[in-house]
Amino acid sequence: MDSGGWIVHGYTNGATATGAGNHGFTCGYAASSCGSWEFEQREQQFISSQIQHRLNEASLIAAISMHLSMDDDDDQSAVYGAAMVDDLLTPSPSTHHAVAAAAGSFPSSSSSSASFRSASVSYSPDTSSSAAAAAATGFYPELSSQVAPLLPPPPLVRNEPQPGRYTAGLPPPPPPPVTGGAFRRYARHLGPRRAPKPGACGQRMFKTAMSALAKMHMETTYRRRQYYYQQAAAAAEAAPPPPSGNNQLQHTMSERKRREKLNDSFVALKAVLPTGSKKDKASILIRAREHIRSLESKLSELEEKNRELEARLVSSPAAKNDKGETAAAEAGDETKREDLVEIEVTTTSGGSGVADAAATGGDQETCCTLNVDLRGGGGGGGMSTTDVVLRTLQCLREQIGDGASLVAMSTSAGSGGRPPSANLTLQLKISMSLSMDDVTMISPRNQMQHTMSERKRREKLNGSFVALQSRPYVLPPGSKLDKTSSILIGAREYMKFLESKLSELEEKNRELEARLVSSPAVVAKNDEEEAAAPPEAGGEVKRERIGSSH
Amino acid sequence: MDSGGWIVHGYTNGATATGAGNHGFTCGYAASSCGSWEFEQREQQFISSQIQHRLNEASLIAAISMHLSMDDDDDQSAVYGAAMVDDLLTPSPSTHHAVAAAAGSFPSSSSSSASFRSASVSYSPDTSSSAAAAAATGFYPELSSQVAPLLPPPPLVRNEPQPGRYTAGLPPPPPPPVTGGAFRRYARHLGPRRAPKPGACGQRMFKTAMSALAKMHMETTYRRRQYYYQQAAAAAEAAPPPPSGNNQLQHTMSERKRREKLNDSFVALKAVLPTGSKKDKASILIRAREHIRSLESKLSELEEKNRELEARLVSSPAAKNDKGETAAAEAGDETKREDLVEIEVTTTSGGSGVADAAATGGDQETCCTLNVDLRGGGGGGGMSTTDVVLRTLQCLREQIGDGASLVAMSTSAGSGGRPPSANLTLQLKISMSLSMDDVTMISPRNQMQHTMSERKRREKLNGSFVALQSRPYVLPPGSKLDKTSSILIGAREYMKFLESKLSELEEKNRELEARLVSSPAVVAKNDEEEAAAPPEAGGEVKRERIGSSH
DNA sequence: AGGAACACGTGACCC
DNA sequence: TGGGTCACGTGTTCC
Repeated sequence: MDSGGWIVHGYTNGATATGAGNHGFTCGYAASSCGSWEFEQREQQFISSQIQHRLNEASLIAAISMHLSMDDDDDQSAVYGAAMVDDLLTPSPSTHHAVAAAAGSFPSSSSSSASFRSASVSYSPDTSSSAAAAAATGFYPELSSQVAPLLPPPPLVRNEPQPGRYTAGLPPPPPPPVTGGAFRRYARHLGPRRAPKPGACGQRMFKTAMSALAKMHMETTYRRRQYYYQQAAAAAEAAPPPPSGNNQLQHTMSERKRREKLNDSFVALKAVLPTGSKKDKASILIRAREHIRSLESKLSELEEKNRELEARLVSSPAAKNDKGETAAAEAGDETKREDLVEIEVTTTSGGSGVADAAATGGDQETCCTLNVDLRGGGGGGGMSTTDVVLRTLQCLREQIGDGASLVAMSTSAGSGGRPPSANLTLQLKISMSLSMDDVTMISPRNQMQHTMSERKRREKLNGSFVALQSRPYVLPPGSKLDKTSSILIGAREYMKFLESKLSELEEKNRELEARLVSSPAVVAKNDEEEAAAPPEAGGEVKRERIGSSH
Repeated sequence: MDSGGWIVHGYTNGATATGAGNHGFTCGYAASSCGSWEFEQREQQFISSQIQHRLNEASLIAAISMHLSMDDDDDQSAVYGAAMVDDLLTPSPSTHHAVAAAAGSFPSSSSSSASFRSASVSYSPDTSSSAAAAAATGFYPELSSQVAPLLPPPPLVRNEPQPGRYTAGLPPPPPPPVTGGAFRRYARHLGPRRAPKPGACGQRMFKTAMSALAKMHMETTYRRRQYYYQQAAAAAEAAPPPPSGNNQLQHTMSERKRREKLNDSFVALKAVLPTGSKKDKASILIRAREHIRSLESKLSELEEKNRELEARLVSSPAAKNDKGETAAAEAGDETKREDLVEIEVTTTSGGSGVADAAATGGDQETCCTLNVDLRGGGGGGGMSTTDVVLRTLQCLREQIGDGASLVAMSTSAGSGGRPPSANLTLQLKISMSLSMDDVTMISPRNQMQHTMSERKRREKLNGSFVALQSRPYVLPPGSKLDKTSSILIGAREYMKFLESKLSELEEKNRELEARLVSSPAVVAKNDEEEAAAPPEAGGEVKRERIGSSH
């Protein structure tokens, strides 16, 4: 093992160079390279490690003698630790003594020495945590509970060995007794932790202890400086120190928040990703990237296809747009267009059709011949025969459905077909059941009727259009769409926009809520409908840390 | 110099508790807060700072004696430090002596003692850094350079006081001398650091030291337990300790790599994002999310449009694929799908039409006769003649558009029409080339054009309709509206619904936000748009996680 | 100054 | 049990 670390080296007699020869401890940092620690028990000292230790940085020479008892009884230790802390927290100059006493007392108490199983114990900000945990919590009073998040100047309650004393004692000072559970998510990690895994236990404790030590020391140093001798020079630089204690906590909190936000962003991002097996943060990022790329490529490809399609469509029907719309287009549009087409229908109704009405012969069925003349208007009648036939038939079918069936038909366009006049002869068989009377005038009448109904329909449609039109969404000005289409598309766009905005808002809301909910706050009952949101992400518990789900 | 650091407290006679009473050093940590170190020259000792230090965690009792000379000559100190490190790194058991010598030599060199400006100095892995820095780097050898990021077993070059020796000497051992710049980015942070900001410095060192201490202790504990009294119970838990040393470094490295990967993923992700002002990690995530959403929406929209376009195209040519190319290629390749309808097409192609091919006379126009036989299947012939004609014509038109025009046609159904067999004869004139013909068909052209454009328009409209139709909103079943109207109205209703929901959500959101904001918490910067947010109830402090700060 | 962002090392946990 | 992941607190830098 090459891990670096501090190595203590004790020399009771070695360090000759030091003025006072009786002690010369050197502490070095063991570089990562060193394979393993070797400790050598030496002299009387309970621990004296003989190591190849590295002194580095030249500026640091330390003698460290340290005792860490790693026994396993938690409760007692916790309590004890709290007590110790309590003691040690006292800012009085007498601390020296106290410390010494503590140090001295330790060996004796080694049997019941404290063991800090895990951070969870030391933190355990969750109010639901056990009393013991709470007691241990006292160690980090500022973190101990959301109720009393911070106590810049430690309360300095002294010599209160009772467990839980701190958690109980501290609340008063903090002005805002924030009751919520803003840090509940942390509680999940901190609170319910299992046994601290015997192997590596104590490290965290140690760290925590050190942190506390640091804080304490800071406090101490500050005080001492204040009380004892302030050198002027020191004073010059001593200015900043005071904020340290408070700042640190604030910093911690801030960092915590930052992390939280980042994690939230992660889950948010994950939500919009296709569900993948890896819940990894890095995987999320990578997948996000891939997804974006794929989306983009797909999009461009689609765009391409779209362009092509559009081109194809445009090229076919509008091939010769060059001519200009001339007569046709300019005339108003849709509603009027029927007029333009100018179809005139002349029918020869009655049993005796032009040709073979007799042939059909049936009683209940009337045979009639319909003669449609495509009136080749001045120059206008550009409609092809095909169209005429088609439309006629269409109308016929639409209107009378299966009430009439085509028996025979013949069309003939003007010789070249270009002379716009065309003739269409239809021989229809009309079933009696439908209003006998008008049998005679089937076609014109129907046509008329059709026209009327169509007009009505159009009107209705237009009404709907204007209703839709009132929507706020406006298409980009450049779009060359006609009114109706633009309205429709606009509506669609607007809907999309609404939806996206809604989902976005919903998302934000969720997030906000989570944040609020994470606190115990009652929070308004939002549970209304909330159906819309994409359900995929719904399953996961709000606060789930990303990876932990499984 | 107020940099934090170890403060050595020497007690030659104090710590009575320790077995060997002759030395009991206590070490406190000077927090960042302390403006300056105050060293008190005491007794003969070059430095002995008297501090009130806190011992916490009950399990930790440490006596630390440490020397930090805070003079300002960097170079010398650095070199010196390197030398020291060098010395101390020697793994031989004789190190004790070396260390002792080093320690001893210190006082004498106190005038030129090393100064620990900052952690930056301690790291400075950047190869480009000055020799002095490199020497100082020895402190964190594993970080010293990207070339030799890790040296599990230290090369153990001995007694090479030259600065930079280590950086040079270390590379060999690491099996994979990762030559790249895997950690180059770290160099950026580590190398060119400025003066360590006098105020808070030293904390890191402290922490590191503590960590080492912890390790040591664990080691120690383990050993002691091993060598001295091993309680059976303790042994159970003592198993893991050995790995501590090596694992830790490995862990650190692994973690480092992980972080690096994550960061790489971040930059990769950022690369595919639209350039935004915020380079924040969280912002990247958020923007990625937004981008994905926008891309998706855009994509779906495009897809929709595409579908629509395709439908338009398909509805014409593909709908009745049966027609196939018909005239152009007489192949009777009927796709089979029309099974029910049972249409058989026989085409007689060729220039000589039945009737008046001559009439058309044009060379470039081909007249052909199309004979469609409606094969009346067994009883299946539900299709009316009208339909057959209609569909046939439709297909004809859609497929070849204006390329072919109907000259004449005649249909005859079986007498009663019900006998499903019908015959349809079409005489078509097919324009050879799209281009040429136009001259001949002037007049109909406009009309046709109009028709076509109108058709297009209709189709587009229909496309929009179907697009709209896809909206989730459905009208109450009772409504008797026709399809289009219902769609329109449904769209409108849906919009209304969306809008109302949105406003409602917005309202809720505002309220939530207000609630969050009202708390003193800094609250994540939601500042996106969200202009409104009237901070109504400032009073209620929900869950202040941060509240403690002020 | 003071907050925001980041990197780092570390303990814990999971497979 | 070890590699991998995460959360955390801290130090440091930038604005």
